[in-house]
Amino acid sequence: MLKFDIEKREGLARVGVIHTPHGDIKTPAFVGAATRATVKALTMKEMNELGSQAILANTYHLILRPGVELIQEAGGLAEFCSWHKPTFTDSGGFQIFSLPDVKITEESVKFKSHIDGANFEITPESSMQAQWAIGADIHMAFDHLAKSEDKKDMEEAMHRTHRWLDRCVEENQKLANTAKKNHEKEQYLYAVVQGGTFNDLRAESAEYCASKNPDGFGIGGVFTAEGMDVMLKTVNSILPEDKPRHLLGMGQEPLDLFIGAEFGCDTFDCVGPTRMARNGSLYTYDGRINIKNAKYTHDFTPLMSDCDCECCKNYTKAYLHHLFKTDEITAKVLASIHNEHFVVSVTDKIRQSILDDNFQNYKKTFLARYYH
RNA sequence: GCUGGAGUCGUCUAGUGGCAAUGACAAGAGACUGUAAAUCUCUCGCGCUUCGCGCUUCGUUGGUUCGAGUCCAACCUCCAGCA
Repeated sequence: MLKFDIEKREGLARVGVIHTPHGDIKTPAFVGAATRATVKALTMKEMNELGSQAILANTYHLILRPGVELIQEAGGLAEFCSWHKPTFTDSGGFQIFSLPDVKITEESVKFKSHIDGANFEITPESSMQAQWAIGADIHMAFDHLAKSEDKKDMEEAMHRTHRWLDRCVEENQKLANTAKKNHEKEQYLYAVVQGGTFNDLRAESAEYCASKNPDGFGIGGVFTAEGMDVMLKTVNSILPEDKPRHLLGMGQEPLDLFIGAEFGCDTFDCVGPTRMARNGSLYTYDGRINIKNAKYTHDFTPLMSDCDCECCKNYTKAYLHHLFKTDEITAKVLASIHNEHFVVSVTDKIRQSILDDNFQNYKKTFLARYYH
């Protein structure tokens, strides 16, 4: 069983430590999105230096390329990409939702590779097997997102997610038993709570997921912070306190992190910070700015004067502006360092503020300035 | 000086009688939440009461025509070849 120590509680919010075979994660924590076993534009050294504690890769993408066998051959995800800290994998379930031309049946999901059109099929069992081969510390159950916001669709998707969870749990147990027999390191399974914006469905899903006694929980199908507080309150009041909860895909907006932490989530992952960095949208305490805007041409001040990331300590906005306008690779590197550092450090500060009994004050001050 | 070719938005370019005029780049702005994203969208002659209207534009000046970036003439500039 995955070890999770809670140091402090404040309402639903908590500060804790997740102990994985690859080290500890002090929570709340922002997990870097490393979909294809890399955080786009960043080296693992840079990820380390900006303070990242963990990364999350995607099973779907790794099945397509390079194939999970290759990662297994490399000695697992951490060895393969040289990230010697905790790792997560997402199940590939999200791609059911996000890719076109996907055929979903009770048994499996069939799709064509977006790369070469080759036919693929994922089942809950094969997702578990793939994740064990990839070898991340924490796996997500193979879930199903609804095709619309319609309650009927939500309910159907949720129930399928639950049935698939049964299969994931069973398959995971087999794989865990085999690993134990072979004296291989442990890997852990998070069940994924669905139910969309319907709190009765969320409650039902949380109860079902909790009843399966997984190592932790993913909360999926969330796309905006609107209504997230109520939803998380519902879900996290039901989920067992002593297990970690990961809010899947949220964290592009600082508000997501504050709401998520306040209402009991321990880890977050989001592609937003690095994607926006590559597109020139950079975080500051006063909101996001587009560094490509002409007004930064002659701005020889750092992006943030009170940021200790490599980008802000060494470079000016004028320089970043120039790098973006000339489409230099370094533009994306520096911007990604900054944005990733921003969300990682904000989450770290949220952690500290809870420890200091200062969360509400920190939240109020931060959000008032950021969303002025 | 002669012969041939060319002059269209900041740049390169499409255009062979119905055109404020194609595409790309540049420029200006916006979007992005478990990454088919180093992506995508919008604006880009000027002015307005901006799902429209008016004005001025394709080297210059004239001409033919209901209508000219497109046809004709002269001139200017550039390129190539010959002197």
